[in-house]
Amino acid sequence: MLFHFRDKFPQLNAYWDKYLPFQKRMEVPAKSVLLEEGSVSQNYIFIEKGCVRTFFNNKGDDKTVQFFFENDGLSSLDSFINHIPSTFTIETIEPSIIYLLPRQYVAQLIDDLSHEPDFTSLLLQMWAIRQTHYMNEFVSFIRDTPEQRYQNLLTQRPHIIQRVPQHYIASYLGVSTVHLSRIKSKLAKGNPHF
Amino acid sequence: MLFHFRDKFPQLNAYWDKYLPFQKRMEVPAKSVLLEEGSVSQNYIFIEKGCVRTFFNNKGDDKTVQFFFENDGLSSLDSFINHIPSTFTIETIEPSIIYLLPRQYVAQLIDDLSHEPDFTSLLLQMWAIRQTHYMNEFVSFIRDTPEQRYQNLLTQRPHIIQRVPQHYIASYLGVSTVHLSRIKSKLAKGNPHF
DNA sequence: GCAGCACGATAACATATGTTATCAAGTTTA
DNA sequence: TAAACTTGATAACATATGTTATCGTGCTGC
Repeated sequence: MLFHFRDKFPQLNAYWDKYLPFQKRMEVPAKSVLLEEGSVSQNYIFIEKGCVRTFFNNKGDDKTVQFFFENDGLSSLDSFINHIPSTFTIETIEPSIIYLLPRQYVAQLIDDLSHEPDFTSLLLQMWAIRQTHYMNEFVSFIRDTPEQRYQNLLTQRPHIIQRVPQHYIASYLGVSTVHLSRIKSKLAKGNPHF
Repeated sequence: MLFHFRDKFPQLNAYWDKYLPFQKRMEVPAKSVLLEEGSVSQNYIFIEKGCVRTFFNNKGDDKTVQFFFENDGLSSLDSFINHIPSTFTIETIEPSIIYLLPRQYVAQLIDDLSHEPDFTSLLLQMWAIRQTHYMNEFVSFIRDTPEQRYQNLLTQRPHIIQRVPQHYIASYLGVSTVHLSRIKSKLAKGNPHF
């Protein structure tokens, strides 16, 4: 949530660092569950090393919603803010180094921040950035074919394709693993050197 | 943006009412453009009567992104907050009564609001609500078939189906008008009394 | 080192969806 | 009021995508 934005709003780093001592460092293997679908999020999660996905269970199989990497922060926002059960699971994909900041300290941190000049404006800008991100995600489904969405990933977020197992990417794109395989082989024919 | 939330956060109404005198009332016919794709949003829009859609142009045809009705407020958030060109057009579907509140007064209004106790918490809750909404929109594409998405509309937002021309709904669902017609006729066979 | 498992490619077939064209019924406009 | 446009249904055909099954490879745990 808030600390998706360390790069974009460097003035936040001082606040963040102040709360470093309250964070719990964890080294976890791949496929570690950091938050389970149905339980209430108690921690803001920061990724020092590794990678993480969020997914939900749909009639027996996983549907991946989003991927996170080094220096990304995340939470199950609605669950974390409103103390309600999370609609998705957060799980590591690779062995990872994770920091957890408990809810109470996040509340304090936000309280600190609210004395920062232009904090409201900052918050609105963050809101706009995130909303634009999620709107783009679903606009892409209205506008693009799965093949185009895969190509968007290739050009705009190639690290995802490099590091994430293909069946997670398939469910993120909204297609079957078989079809994603077909898309790749079709593209490979067009670009034999890649 | 902010005043999506008049029902949920009634304490906001006093602030809203204070700025009523600065709003410009307009009665407009159907298919009036309130904000054009590519131009910078200068007004927050409130709908007293009628209905509105947002869409963007994709290789010649419209893709509808969202629908709004009586007592909804909206803006092209990223454009409005960050003074950048809007990625979509805002257009009335029916003859409508619209109020426009210029950017400068919205800024004042937010400034007023920021002295409200718990304003930060309020803003975060609003953020969570909107983010959850947009995430659900795109999760629905990963999880559901177009037929299921149509049924979701039927059960959860029937007013959309009642008031909005079908080809707008088709593009919102991400299918062709022909296929939406097929979906409807298939469902009609299962439910001959509807 | 072997047995099992996770991951990915491919084939064959079934189903879903897009495209183009045509028709019909309203609605708007001149 | 007639002509033009908008909206929606349907048919026929092409393409995209899902499902199930099979195979291969590499990794993991014992």
